[in-house]
Amino acid sequence: MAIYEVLLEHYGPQGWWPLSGRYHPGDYEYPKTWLQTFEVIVGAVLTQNTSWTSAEKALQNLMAAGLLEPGHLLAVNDETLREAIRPAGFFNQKALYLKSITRFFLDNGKRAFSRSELLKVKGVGNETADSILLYACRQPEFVVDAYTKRIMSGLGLIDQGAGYMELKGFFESNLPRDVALYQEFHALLVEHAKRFYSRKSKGSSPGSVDFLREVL
DNA sequence: AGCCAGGCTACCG
DNA sequence: CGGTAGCATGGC
Repeated sequence: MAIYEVLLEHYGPQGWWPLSGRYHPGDYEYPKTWLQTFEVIVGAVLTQNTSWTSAEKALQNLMAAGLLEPGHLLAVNDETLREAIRPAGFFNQKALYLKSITRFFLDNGKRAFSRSELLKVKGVGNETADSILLYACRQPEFVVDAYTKRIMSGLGLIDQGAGYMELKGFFESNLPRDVALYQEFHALLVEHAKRFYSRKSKGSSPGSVDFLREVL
């Protein structure tokens, strides 16, 4: 919680997950419609190992083509889908992944589905599953990504060889089980990592000491 | 000119 | 069952 409070103090609410290119800081009521839920899911796949700006271009293409609707995305031919999402990279894989998660969403999107069910969907691994559950379904699942691991091992709070579930468990066992908190914390970790743990400054250059270090 | 980005799958030993 | 090559475009 100390880490969370310091990050929130420095950066303020991040407004994740962005919808239609817009963040909504301090408002944890999204998604508000079935289509917005679907947009989060599509974005979660598109941003796999890809910057959000690239994923967003793909999202814009999909929106312009009327494909941010499950039935339409599922019905469109693969070549059209591939071209729309090209800016997000790995477009051959992601086109298949999008169709598989969309089929799942059409079949199960009206009920509450579980983490283990999501993990059976082609193209959905640990982080994508948790992103979908936390930001699309508002279930309290802490999201871990490469940034999270870099920060936590950099601060010496977790072993470098720690796996996904170990990191996830570390957060969930030390925080109140709260959706808004999980959403904000993950977004703040990403923002912080972009500034202190990117290739420009790996957290060890003289002028860029991670201020979290001072707090702990 | 490389390295990296809000990972995942399939295959290797 | 842990480790890793392959997937691909765009930004810096």
